[in-house]
Amino acid sequence: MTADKPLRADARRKRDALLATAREVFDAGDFFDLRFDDFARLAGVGTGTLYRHFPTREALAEAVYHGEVAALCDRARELQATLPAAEALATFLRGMVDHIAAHKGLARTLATLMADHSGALAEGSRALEQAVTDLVAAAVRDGAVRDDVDAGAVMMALHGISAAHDRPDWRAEADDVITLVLDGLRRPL
Amino acid sequence: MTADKPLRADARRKRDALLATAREVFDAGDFFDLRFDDFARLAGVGTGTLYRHFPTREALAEAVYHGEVAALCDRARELQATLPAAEALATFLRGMVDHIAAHKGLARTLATLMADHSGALAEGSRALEQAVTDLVAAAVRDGAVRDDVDAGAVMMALHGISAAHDRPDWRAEADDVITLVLDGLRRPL
DNA sequence: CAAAATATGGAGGTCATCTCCACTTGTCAA
DNA sequence: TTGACAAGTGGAGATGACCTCCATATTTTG
Repeated sequence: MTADKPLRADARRKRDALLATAREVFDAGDFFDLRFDDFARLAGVGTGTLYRHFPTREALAEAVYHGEVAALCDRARELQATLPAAEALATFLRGMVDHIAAHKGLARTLATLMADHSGALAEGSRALEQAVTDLVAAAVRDGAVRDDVDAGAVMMALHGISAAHDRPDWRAEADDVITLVLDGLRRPL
Repeated sequence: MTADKPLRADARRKRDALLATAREVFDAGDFFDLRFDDFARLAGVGTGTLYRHFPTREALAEAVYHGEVAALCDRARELQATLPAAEALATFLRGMVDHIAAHKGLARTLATLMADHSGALAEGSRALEQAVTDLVAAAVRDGAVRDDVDAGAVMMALHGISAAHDRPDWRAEADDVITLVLDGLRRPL
């Protein structure tokens, strides 16, 4: 699938420049106010080069998203190794909210692109979903969490949190959603 | 706010044609594959007329969304009048999922537009949010639901459900989210 | 019925997107 | 090192979607 061909030195440099700039612009939330051509120039790259590396805005977002997801997955594994399952899950979900809060612009940009062209990012989040699924499964094994609800539901709730980025009282509501999910996950009675 | 000026007869006719066509196209999910000009022609209307009535795609979506929201709010009021609060809330949320399931294309289109230009539809959903808030408040008064969680969290969860429209196992997961929310809403212990 | 007000439609200007290719840069074998 | 081939670059310009503008048509009013 990912038949990584060895990239030439300058190509790699340009590519990295593009990704770094993308990260900044995403985070600042300016991505959609920017002509794609201008974005290229901003990264110090010609239009053609931009298009060679990332044929669409979505492709660019996907690449940035990959880094995000990888970091989150590492964190999930780390938590799972060091905490009781239920606590690991709770900590991870709370941490997700922190993470999104700290990168609102990025979350906003990714959510927008995901909505448009959802297939593209869906593949990228497969890994994240796996991590959540593992956390939930471990908690189920511990008996701390009901087994009649799919981990996909948790993904959906997270999706809602990051998609609703512009609600005035976002932070408090996001925390509440996590509370509801965690309390709801405890087996009834 | 809505200083409705009396619309001329033919104007109203064209406007209705546009809305009807929009509804169809939204529901079919073809909205973004269509040039806006072509959409006008599809509705039997000139480009200029389309732009007069709906200056942007979002404006059009908002108008369609209004109808949706109105219907849902009516339903909420009806449930609230005829069922115990907790049951009304549960029935409404389950009904929401049914409704979205029955109009996937519409939900998808609205979610995409909402992500892009969220302010536009946020105003439209104010009414829906009020309805949900009322349902939750009534259930709180009954003592059936905890009072330390904002109704906004429920909106967020709903948002997640409709934003995650393309998950392969959407229906089951959406039901699970509702289950988690409802169980989570019961006061802890 | 005439005139004033209101609305229509589509030709054409404007501007972001993306392609294409003459040129530059990197790699590698001798 | 050097030359020659491969890999990559950049930006001018074609393309096509979006939206404006206004001469014309329809409705309403006096």
